[in-house]
Amino acid sequence: MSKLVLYNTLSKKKETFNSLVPNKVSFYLCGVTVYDNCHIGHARAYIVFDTIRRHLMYLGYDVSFIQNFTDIDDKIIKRSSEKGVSWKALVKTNISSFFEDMDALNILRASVYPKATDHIREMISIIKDLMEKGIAYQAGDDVCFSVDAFEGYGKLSKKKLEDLVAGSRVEVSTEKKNPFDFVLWKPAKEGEPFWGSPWGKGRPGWHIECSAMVKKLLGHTIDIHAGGEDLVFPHHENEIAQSECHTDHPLANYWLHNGFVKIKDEKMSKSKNNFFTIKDILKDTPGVVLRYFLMKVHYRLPIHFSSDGLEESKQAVQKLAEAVKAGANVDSLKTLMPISNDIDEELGSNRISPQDRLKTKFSESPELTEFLNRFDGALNNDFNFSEAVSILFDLSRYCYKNKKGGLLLFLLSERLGLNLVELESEIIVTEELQAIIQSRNEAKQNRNFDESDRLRDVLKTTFGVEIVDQKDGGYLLKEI
RNA sequence: GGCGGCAUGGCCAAGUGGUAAGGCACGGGUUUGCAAAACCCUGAUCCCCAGUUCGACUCUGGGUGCCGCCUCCA
Repeated sequence: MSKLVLYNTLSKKKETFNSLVPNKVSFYLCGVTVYDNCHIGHARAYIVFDTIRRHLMYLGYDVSFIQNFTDIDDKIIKRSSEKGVSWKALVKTNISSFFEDMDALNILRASVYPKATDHIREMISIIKDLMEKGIAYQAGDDVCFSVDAFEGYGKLSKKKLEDLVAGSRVEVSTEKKNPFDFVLWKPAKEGEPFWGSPWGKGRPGWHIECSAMVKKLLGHTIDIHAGGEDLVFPHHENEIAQSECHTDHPLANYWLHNGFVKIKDEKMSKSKNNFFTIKDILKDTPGVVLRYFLMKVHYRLPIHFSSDGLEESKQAVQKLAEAVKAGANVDSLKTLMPISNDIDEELGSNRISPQDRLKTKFSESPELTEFLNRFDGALNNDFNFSEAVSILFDLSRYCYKNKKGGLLLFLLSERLGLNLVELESEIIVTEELQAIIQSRNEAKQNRNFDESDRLRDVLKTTFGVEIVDQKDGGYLLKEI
């Protein structure tokens, strides 16, 4: 069996994955600042890392998967005053919106969703330590981190401080020793939320929260730290600086970053105001289709968002869903436990990974085992989702030809978080609808095909329902 | 200015030092009363130039174009 290999931003190379503790993975994903609804750029990041997490679980790792909420910052304060609601209320609303979106995209719940404001004490303690070490200092009213004090500064983003200064867009602050020094603690202005600290009433800077939560929840060094590629600099760079000065240990062994969603060749972002929220898209696109669209491209490369692309994805997902039906009894699939949830609770050497279970399940069939191995190989190679998806289509061809393999197709899709059964829409058959269907059937039986075609058209145009005749004389209804 | 990524058939998109997965769309055919689905067939020599090599789309150098980070940002 091939080993898991992944691209590490830190080394800029693909590396074989080895966890710190056998069979366990500590995984920290930078989450959202909850001042607004999530957009599809967030969706991509969380889908990508959800799929990666599912693969780790599949390989048999017990994954501690942490995703934080940044629930206090300037944008939250600004937005809440604009809306005339308390910052706490704003945060609460956006967090529940976040979970709605995650559910719609079939993203598994993280092990823990820590909030920044629940870790102020831990942040203060780290800042104090950095002050005592002479790495942090008081710059006017702010407490700042001195980037010159950390030798490794720039090692993640491959930036040199000298180069940064040359083309700097950073505002020059007279108080800072170096323009790239960043704020650890800032004072609250009149009317702003605040927490007490040795440096007065205020709130933490952005970066320090992750350092504090990683240390508290996962320890000084973790296996994987992940986020969007825009977080590489300065966020992750600054996290490394703080944490490593504080603990004297590497923050994370593997750094994973996903590429952007772009619109018309531009990065989609709040500041450019060229974004779509997840809810915008979900209004007329099933979650599984959006998920497919956002993960069919290699996770480190940009994706160009377009409605054509979404339509293409819809067709593709439908094709897979049809193939599952051709190769298996769909009703039996609905009751199946997702393989990624099927983790052995027993620890120790006797544990059986989902991978081993799946292999055993299909060991009778060399052909299906081959599909499974190819699929595993694709994911083990730096999570090559595109290749994995192409194997799904190869398998769907097999399903049609052999009238089997639907179960495997379903399970492999599920490993990518694509719930194909989800597409089945429940069409409510009203009496009126039923009457037309019946008339059409009668017309058909009387070989009055002009009439039956006319009724098919009525179903289509006035009910939005496509009727598909079956070999056995029955029919299926499809929503258009 | 510094650092980095990308450039593959109409569109989207994998990939390997030995002559290019998959998806969508198009065309032809099989099947079907019709339709849908499925199945079969058809289509690219991989941005340009030079080099290394028996052989490069895949390696090296140069160029062109697009994008990202260097400010909040998934």
